[in-house]
Amino acid sequence: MASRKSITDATAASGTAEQPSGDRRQDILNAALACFAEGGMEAVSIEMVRQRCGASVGSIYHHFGSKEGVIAALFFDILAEQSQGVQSQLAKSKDVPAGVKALVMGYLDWVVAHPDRARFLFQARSVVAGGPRAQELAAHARERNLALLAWFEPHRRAGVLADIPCEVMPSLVMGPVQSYCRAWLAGSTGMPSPKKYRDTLALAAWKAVAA
Amino acid sequence: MASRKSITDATAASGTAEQPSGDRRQDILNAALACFAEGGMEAVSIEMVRQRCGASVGSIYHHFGSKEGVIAALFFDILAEQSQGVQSQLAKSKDVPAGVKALVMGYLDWVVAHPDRARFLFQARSVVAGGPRAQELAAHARERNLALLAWFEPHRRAGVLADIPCEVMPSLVMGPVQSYCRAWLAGSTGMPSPKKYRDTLALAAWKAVAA
Amino acid sequence: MASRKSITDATAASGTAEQPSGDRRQDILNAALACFAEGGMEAVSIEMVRQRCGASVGSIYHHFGSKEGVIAALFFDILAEQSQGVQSQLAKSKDVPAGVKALVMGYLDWVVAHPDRARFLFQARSVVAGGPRAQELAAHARERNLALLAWFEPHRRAGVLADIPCEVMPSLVMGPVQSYCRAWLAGSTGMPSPKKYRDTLALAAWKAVAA
Amino acid sequence: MASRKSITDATAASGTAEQPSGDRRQDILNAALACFAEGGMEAVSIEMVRQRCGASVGSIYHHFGSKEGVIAALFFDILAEQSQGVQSQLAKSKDVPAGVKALVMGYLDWVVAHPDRARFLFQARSVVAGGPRAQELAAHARERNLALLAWFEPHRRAGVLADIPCEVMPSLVMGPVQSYCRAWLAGSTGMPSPKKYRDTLALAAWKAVAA
DNA sequence: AATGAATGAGCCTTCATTCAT
DNA sequence: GATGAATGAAGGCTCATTCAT
Repeated sequence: MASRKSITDATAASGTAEQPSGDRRQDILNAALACFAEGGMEAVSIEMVRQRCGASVGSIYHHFGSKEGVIAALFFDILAEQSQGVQSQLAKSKDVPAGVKALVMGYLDWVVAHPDRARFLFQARSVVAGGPRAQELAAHARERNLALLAWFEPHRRAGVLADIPCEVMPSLVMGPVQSYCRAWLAGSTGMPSPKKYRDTLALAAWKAVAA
Repeated sequence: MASRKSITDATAASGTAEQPSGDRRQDILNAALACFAEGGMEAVSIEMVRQRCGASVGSIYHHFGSKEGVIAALFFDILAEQSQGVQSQLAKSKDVPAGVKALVMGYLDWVVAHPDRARFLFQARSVVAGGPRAQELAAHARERNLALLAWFEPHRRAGVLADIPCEVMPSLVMGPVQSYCRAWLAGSTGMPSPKKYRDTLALAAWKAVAA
Repeated sequence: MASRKSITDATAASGTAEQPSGDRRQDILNAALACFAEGGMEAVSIEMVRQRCGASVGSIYHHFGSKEGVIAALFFDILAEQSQGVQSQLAKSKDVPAGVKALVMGYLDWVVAHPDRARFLFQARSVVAGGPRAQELAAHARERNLALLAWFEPHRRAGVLADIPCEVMPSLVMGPVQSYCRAWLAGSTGMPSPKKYRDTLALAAWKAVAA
Repeated sequence: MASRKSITDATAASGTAEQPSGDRRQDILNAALACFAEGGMEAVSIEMVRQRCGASVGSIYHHFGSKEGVIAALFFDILAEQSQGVQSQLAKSKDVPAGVKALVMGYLDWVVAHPDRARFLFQARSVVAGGPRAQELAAHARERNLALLAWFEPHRRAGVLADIPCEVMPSLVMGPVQSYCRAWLAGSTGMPSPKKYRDTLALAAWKAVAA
């Protein structure tokens, strides 16, 4: 657990091997992400990953047990990284508008900074949800929602928030920004960077849940 | 030529063959949707489809050219069907709140009525976007956005709407409902039907864009 | 038989449909040759031919019975055309050197004028030889050899020719020119046109069989 | 690394499996040649090869990457073997007539000794020439021609040879034998063995290039 | 920990051919 | 004569996974 350092983005996207980092586990994950960035989910095959990181088939299986294991490991690594970032920003916020802003902008900034990982998170979710670590994923999601709701609860009681069922809260706050980011990530062309609409998206989220 | 009638949902999901309808093309598409409903995108293999609809491999290729061709055809059929539904409801709306309501609830109702098709639409989009009919998809999306914006434009000028860049409009209006529906479709368990939050979601969308 | 006019070379090799000539049979053969010219023997599939000439699958089968039927028909058409050309030039020759020259140069000139057909003749031979018209092919070859030997016979008796077994005669006379032409046809690059070596090849053939 | 031993001809042409030799790579190549001998180029399918040598599909792809890879590997193995044989005989020759004799007879003897490989060499060439190892093939051909010309050069300067452009030299010397051998290999019936015309063919080649 | 040969099910696609209209 | 939908065998190839070294 101590290892698992920050994952440098799949920068050298030239499709060729990257130099090993001394940490096989991490090399493999980096290679998997690079493969994904280049050809989508279906390009992440053991063979492709192997070619990229120079590990052997056996080594990959030694570390992750299965192809799905690789994907899940990468998924949870990225998810944790992202969660922590947003969570810490939320914790610093004093009032609701600031909290909503932290959530929306924190997410948005992370997506812009790490488009490959954001894309991966979107696409790998269903794979992980259908695998043996599905419960872990569900638990994480629950925890996250709880944390969010816990943060909001005092403010709702104070009457700052509209009386919104907690199940929809996340969708109201994050829906718009996710929707825009998803579209931006999908379309290689055309749409302006989410950066351009940081304020608009944050404001709208606040208005949607304000009393 | 006036054919391509409404696609009855993949109801008989027993995994066995369905009775042919006389229209091979439609049989194949129905079978493809049924396969998808049963096992997700990756279950849509030519072999699976073939078994379901009783067509021969060659026949499928005769009509659709490739596996991707089948998926794209189904995708556009469903997309058109859904678009028309929402569009017609929007057209009937007199003021902005009603319009937003029509968009959100129209979408929500359709998703609840046709969960399989909604799921398919979500998952097949990236496939189609990466294939030879990508332009067609882009064109459709553009058209749809334009129609939406055209409807809103007079009201914005009237000052009923906040001054929101048109690129984000769709995300603000549809983001929350899509977000919730997507989560509901993904989680086979737990989440309440979107029906329960019709009003909440519609109201929030309206608040997000109101002046 | 009266029809079967001269086959215009697959000139419009742009891969698209050619305008019909009113003679379906000929259209199909032209299309087949064009397909071959573009992608080699294996590109001559019924489907490819169909796309090129605008005929229907059924029509092709109506005229030729099978794929092999198309190839054989084209083969024999071209073979006859070529044979007649050389044969008529041979008939005009008065002495042996002139005869050898007529054979070598006649062949060489035809190859240079119709590279696609020459290539086809080389590659289709084995296909035809393995099909139901194999006997016809063998008969044609025998006839041709006999004609050649018959022309030479008087001169051999006159002592102008070396005493060469008749089975090798054709190889001695035509081997070098065929060898060079075959290599030239195969290599899209590099080798000079056979035209450049007309005299050299004719002379060598004469020397090889001269007394 | 010193492996890749001589390839024993596809003798046990009974169409059933042969006993493995411990060298998978070689087993596969042997099986491929046997398939070819039995049914021509189109009988060399992965499935056929697999049945013959007992390897799995995956194993074949592991070693050769593609069907074409198998063919190319076999082609180059045989080509090298044949080249070396003829080359070594040429090296031993003292004067031009002997050299020409070595070339013609060396080739002829090899063909008679290994008809399957000779046939394969003829038929596989175009396949290899159209594949990713085309350059390698061209390089090999160039090298071979250069070696031949290098051997002849001193004699030409000495005036023993006619003044023949070097590009046609190979065709003049080898054309007749190749022509006869090709016909012999093609016709399952009728033609006498090339052995019968060893001297005739060698002599003719010499006469064709003599001063 | 690592290696890489081997496995074999399964996938997409092509193709020659038939036949009812 | 012509059409094109339908057929189904066959082919090349990918891929996750195992295992002896």
